[in-house]
Amino acid sequence: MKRRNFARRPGCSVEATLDLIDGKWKGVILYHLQSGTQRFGELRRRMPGITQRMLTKQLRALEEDKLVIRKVYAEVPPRVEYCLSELGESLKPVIDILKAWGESHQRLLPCGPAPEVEPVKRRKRAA
Amino acid sequence: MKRRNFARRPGCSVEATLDLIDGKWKGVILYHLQSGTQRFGELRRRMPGITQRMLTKQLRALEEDKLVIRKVYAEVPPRVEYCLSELGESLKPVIDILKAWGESHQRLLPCGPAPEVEPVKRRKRAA
DNA sequence: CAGAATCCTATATGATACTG
DNA sequence: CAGTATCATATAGGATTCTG
Repeated sequence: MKRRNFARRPGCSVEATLDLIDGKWKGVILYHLQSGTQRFGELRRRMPGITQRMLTKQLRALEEDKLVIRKVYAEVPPRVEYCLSELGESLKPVIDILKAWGESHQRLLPCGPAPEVEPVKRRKRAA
Repeated sequence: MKRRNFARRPGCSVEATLDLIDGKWKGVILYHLQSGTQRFGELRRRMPGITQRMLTKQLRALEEDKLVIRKVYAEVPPRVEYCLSELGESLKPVIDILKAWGESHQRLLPCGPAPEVEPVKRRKRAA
């Protein structure tokens, strides 16, 4: 979901907030960052299923939205740490309630055991 | 965002809940339905910007997720009413907090005054 | 380690026209 | 009125490979 302009109407605020945390990963990233500052690799390990590319992309988006702060250390090997900004922290109640609702309705949700999906067949370009 | 299988991990609940209300419109629709049962046209008028097609699609998705109930009256002209299910009502605190957060951070959000976007130029197929 | 680059597919979202 | 049907585009999301 790309950045949108929100008109001043009722419901706008809902849309605006949702815009910050939607997509498949942003909410989950924010949730994990509530445990404190974490390195790229740590975050990644906590989110099996996400690809490196998506984690990078989403983190950059969150950074641009001022929800997350990215700190790069000039070391070898590289170290990059992510943490919530103050604005990001302010979303805690929101994330918490998303989590709470999800938990209390888990039986009703498709939170199945198996991500049993066939890997997408990619057509190999003619070599 | 298509229906996903959620693995049983922390953060799963966040993802699962988000999955029900994400996209550009679902949260807003749920918000508007909190005012009570509404006809298709009413909803549409409350959401300038949404197309008929999207409103239909999102409503059907919400219906499938058991958040919204659709009632069709056998009348002419047709009358279709939408209202929140019990499960949908249970999302009220979630929607409310999304709205509240959005409002209290409105200054920081791109909630600009003008949806000043050029209509997409469509290439007319050769007549 | 933390990514960037490249390629690819599937969905979301829209505009527009048509209809029971 | 409350949709369908069609067509078009943009973005989300992912697989894989390469690199400072």
